[in-house]
This record gives sequence, structure tokens and C-alpha cells, in this order.
Amino acid sequence: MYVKLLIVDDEQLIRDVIKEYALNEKFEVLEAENGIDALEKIDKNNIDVIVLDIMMPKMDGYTFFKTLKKDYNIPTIVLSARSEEYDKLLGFELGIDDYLTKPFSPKELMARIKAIMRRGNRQEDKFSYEDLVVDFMGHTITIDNKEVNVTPKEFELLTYFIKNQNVAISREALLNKLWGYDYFGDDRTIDTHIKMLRNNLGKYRNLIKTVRSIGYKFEIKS
Amino acid sequence: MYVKLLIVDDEQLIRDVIKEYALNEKFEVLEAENGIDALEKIDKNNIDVIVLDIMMPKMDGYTFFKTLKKDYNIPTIVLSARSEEYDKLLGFELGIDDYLTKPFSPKELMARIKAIMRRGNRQEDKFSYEDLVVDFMGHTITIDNKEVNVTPKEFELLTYFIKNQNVAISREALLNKLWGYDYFGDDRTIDTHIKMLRNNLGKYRNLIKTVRSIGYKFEIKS
DNA sequence: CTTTTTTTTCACACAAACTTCATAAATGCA
DNA sequence: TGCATTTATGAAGTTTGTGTGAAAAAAAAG
Repeated sequence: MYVKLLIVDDEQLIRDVIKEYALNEKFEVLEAENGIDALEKIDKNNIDVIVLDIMMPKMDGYTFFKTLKKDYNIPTIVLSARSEEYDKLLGFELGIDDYLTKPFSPKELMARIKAIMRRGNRQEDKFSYEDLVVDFMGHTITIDNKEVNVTPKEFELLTYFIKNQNVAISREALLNKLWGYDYFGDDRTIDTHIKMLRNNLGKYRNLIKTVRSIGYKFEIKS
Repeated sequence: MYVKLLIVDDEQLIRDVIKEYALNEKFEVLEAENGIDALEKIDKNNIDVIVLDIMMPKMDGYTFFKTLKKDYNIPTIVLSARSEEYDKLLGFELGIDDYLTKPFSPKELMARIKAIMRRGNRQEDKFSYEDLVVDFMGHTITIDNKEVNVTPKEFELLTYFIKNQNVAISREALLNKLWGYDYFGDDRTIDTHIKMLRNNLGKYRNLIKTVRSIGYKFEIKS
């Protein structure tokens, strides 16, 4: 899961802790130590999610939040020292996506970020990895914004792989799942489809890995 | 995102509510009002995800779940009335993918389903010891986060060792288990495979101990 | 019905893995 | 220590599995 995270907190220590955990999750991390700084970074970057400390000098969290929501709809997780603050925030009736009181567990925070990213948000029925986009509903595959033509079987195959990332799948299993349990054809047919699919995947051809004596695997290094 | 969902709940009302939301997400929906019915439907259809009410008459959720996991690996979201039930479920140490307490928000449920479908899903089936990780599903071995290439036989061998930790295994037993009872080859072939496996295990080569005049043993000091 | 596309089969070449074997090293025991 | 037994290792030869292209068969489109 690719996430561009902005941490807005005036305390360097807290920023550093969150950053460390976030980098570990392979998130891209930006930092801001006050609201003004934050708005500037939001303007220039395409932020996916914000972690915001509500208590800040210069421009306080509430003001920042109001300003933010006027122009953006970026999911925000709020950090606060006191749980009473929550009511105050609720009063805003603003789009707070989640709330954590300090001291908080960084692991918990990461989980919440991922949950938010997973939820509603971003394109629903699409799979994307770098410049490869598979639109399940539209039934199209795009590489570098250029549509790639694949046959129906190839699309099915890729769809199944995407649904079963990082799992080695036997030819037999593929036959059963994609051709049906009542199909009795040659195992090696799959090899040919794999060949065609790989060719069509171009630079992403080696996302499909051969697992010798087992079958194939769609591998996404996360 | 195309999802084939099976709702297992004895209450028609709940099934209807979930179904309505699911259909709205363009999911394909199947229903079962008890475990027996559910297993039948699972057998005949290619279910992607299950929503299971743990409290059911006839075949209760736990029994159903155990039976299910014997033959299938379908991600399951469990519904329960009381949050204390959670502990009970944890006791099972089974592959529950998510958990919701009643009353739950259908929107939340849909989000969770999508999340599960999106993420590689499937419970992680891994063995790890220090920096050695064996991913059975992905069919990979990792040492210090670096993938190590092993041959199919070596992987089988290691898998067998892991499943029989701290037990001395004779060459004959290995031949029978991994090569099949109908195989009649040289005992010493195993030595060669062990050699290769040890080499590939690098700093973990000593986990495979030689048991003189018996065979080998995969020893984990714990 | 004809043409085009897709699917399936198949065989060959090549690479990877497996097995065997001879020899060296080590282990245990008298 | 010396001897017998067992295991480790390296280097063959053998077998197996996969990639690929071509062509037949089937399905879809025109």
C-alpha cells in the first residue's frame, strides 16, 4: 500500500517516532511543524493522509483543520493529549477520520492509517502497482497510461493473480479456478497463457514469477 | 472489485441488511442460514469471503469455522454479539480475518470486506526463527530479508523439518515422506540434498543437525 | 460462410534440478 | 592410536520442468 503521509506536530521527537514507523511501512513521509508550514506542503504535494497534533503553537490545530477542510478532503488522524478534547473536535463536525490520545502506540497509529487508506478512499475496483493499473470493472489494463490489449483469459489470469498476490499457485489450481473443475485439458496450456500475459505486461513481466515444480506466483514486493 | 460473498447467519433480517449493502457494492451474494447449508454452498461455489455469525443454532459458528478451515482458506469476518466472544475466538488461533461486534455498521462491514479482498488476504502461513523466514504459501525462504533460492526438493525438505522440529528423522523416513513410498533410490541422495540446503541456509546451516547412524534433525533451541 | 481472434496442443531446446558415485573427512569405539 | 563406520563433498551423468514458436482447433466476429 503506497501512502503519502504528512505529520503535523511541533514536537520534533514525536515527528521522529512517527516517521520512523511510517518509513518502516514504506510510506512516504513529509513533516510540518506548524499549520502554516503544513498547508504549504499540502498545496505542493499530493498528500494521502495527515496525522495532526491538535495542540500546536503558531496556528493551532483547530484553525489549521478548518482551513484545511475548506479546500481539501484529506483524511486526518488527530492526536491529542486529553481525551476531553475529543468533544471539542466533535463540535466542529468536521471530517476527522480518527482520533488518538497521547500517549499513543505508534503501531496502533500505523494500523489506523492503513485502515483509513483501505477504507472508502481512493479508487475502489482497481489494482495498481507503479504504472500498472488494472481496472476490474472497466476490464482494462493500463501501463504508463497506455491501454494494453489482452485476451479474456489473460485478464482472468491476471485478476486471479492479483487476488492471490504472493501465493504460489499450481497449474492445477489455476485450471480449477479459471477453467472450472469440470475441465480436463493440458496443464501446459497455462504456460502459453502465462507467456502471452508476460509479453503483454511488458516491463512488468516479471511480476509473474515461475515457482518451479509448483506453478506461478504474482509477486509484489511491499 | 468483484467479490463473491457468503453470508452465514440464522437471522433473516441481518442477512437481508447485509445483502442489500453488498449488492449495492456489486458483490455477488449467497446466503446460508446454518453451517451445514454454508458448507454445501462453499463446496459448490467459488466463495471469496465469508461473513459469519458466530452464534447460530444447528451447527454453531465455532464448529463451522473449524470444519471450514480444514479444507478451505477463505477469509472470514466474524460477527458476534458480545465482545467477550473475541477471546474465545482467539483461543482457536484460527484464521479469522476480521471481527465485528453487533450491532455493527453495514458500511463498516463493507469496508472491511473490501479491505480484506484488496490486501493479499489469506492468513499468513509462515515459519520464522530469528532472521529466517519460510513462507509456505509464497514458497519462499528469506534470510535477513533477502530471498534465498532453493530447489523444490530443498524446500520440501525444509518444510518437513520445520513441521517435525527437534525430531531425528531417518533417511528412510524422509525418502518415504518426500519421495513417496514407491520410490527406490539411494539413501545417500538425501545427504546431497542436505548439503545443498545447508549451504543455502547460510548462517542457519547448523539448524540441521546430523544424528549419526540415524539421519538428521532440525533443532530449534527455544 | 468466411475471416479473424483466441485458445489449445505439442515438440524441441535449454536450463535447472536430481541422482549417483568416488573420494575425503569425521566420528565413535576397541 | 588405529580401525571401522558413517557422513560430507565435488563432480559427473541423468532426468525433469519450463520457455517458446508454430500450428491445429475452437470460438467469435463480420
